Amino acid sequence: MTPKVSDEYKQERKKELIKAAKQVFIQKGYVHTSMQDIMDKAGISRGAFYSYFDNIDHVFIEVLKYDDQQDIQMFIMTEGQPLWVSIERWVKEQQSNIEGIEQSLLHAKAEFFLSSQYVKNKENFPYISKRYEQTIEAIESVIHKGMEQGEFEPYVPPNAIARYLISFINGLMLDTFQLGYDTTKVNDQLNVLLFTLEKMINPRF
Amino acid sequence: MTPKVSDEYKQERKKELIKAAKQVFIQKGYVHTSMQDIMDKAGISRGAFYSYFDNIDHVFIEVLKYDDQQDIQMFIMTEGQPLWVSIERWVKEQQSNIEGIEQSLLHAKAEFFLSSQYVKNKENFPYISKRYEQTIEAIESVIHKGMEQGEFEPYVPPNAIARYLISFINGLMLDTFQLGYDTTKVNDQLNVLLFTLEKMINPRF
DNA sequence: TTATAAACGACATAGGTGTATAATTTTTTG
DNA sequence: CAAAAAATTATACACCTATGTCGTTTATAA
Repeated sequence: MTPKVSDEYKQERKKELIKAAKQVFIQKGYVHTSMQDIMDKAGISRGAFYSYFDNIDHVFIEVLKYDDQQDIQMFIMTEGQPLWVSIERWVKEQQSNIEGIEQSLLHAKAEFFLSSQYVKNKENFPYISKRYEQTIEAIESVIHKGMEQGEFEPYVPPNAIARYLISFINGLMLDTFQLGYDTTKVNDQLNVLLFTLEKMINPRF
Repeated sequence: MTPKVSDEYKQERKKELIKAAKQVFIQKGYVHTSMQDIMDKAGISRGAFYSYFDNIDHVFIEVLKYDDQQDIQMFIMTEGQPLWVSIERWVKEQQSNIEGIEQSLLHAKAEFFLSSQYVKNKENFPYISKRYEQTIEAIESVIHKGMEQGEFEPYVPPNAIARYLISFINGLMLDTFQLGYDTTKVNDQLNVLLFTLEKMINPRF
């Protein structure tokens, strides 16, 4: 009895499906991706696919989780270095993220936040808000650490700085979608960001 | 012969249709609005409606133009006042815009920029990029004016400041959609914005 | 009246969703 | 080593919603 294929196999297959879905979302965005598109990309039938995922939002959340796993280390600070250096490094990282915007999930993510069921039904997607708050906290805690170490003496509340940072980066992404990397002058804008951060955080070198 | 109703009548009717469409876009956003929704709202038949507009993008652009007309005065400066005061006033205006975000086209606009045909076919929508560049120029010229009058002495290029401003406001909107007005702490963030603007522009009081 | 612009509503088409049933593969067991 | 049983996958279907067009009807200006 119980012919059941191994659990690892199922896990593995699901992962493959998620990878395929990610590729499609990167290519076509969230709004214009259908279940069929993903099935075609993954080379799987309707029936099989629906046994793994209930609907496209479900697929997207799974892709999001998978993608988040890849960049946990985002705010890992280099020990021994001034925190300010780490922050500069993080901003530079954002730059390459935005440079490679066409090869990233950023577009699909923005679409998801604006146009999916999530908008009307936030309680059904706890992972999403958790995700945001975690990012804010991560940034905030770096600033706090800097204050404790006497490296920073911010003029504005750390929480506001953190939210400001995220807002700005999000806006920069939006503009880049709208106008392209060059027209947006991402570099210039990120330099402006660093300038303002320095003014707010007031690091002692 | 020629039963034709007057041109004013047609113009007037078109305007009514645009108003109805605007209401629907405000309520349902861009992505989830269908032609049928607008027809229902306007109380007009398919055939008649299609004689005014070719497709939904066409409708949206017309709504956008109509909406833009309403707030041309955005950056009109109060004569005799320091320019810095006008800038502060503009930021406050953004605040009320975002407060009333549920009653505005902002959501639909963001969706349009991310999910409409515009994304793949920017050259077919010249009005959109024109619109953006004009905004940048308007902001930039205020800063230049301030420089000429000796009121400002910016540390970063005016063009970068202008783009930075727009990016940030856009990002703030996005976050507000995602989290709501309170959670986003729009006020705090706009105060941060003013702080950074002051540092960059370096106004002499 | 009557010619004709304007408005209406049915239709053909298309693409997508989720499910129910059939086919296939895998595993267990005699 | 069959061959039955169970899990997995494939296919076909029923249903839905939207688009843009087209033949018809309505209303009006001459």
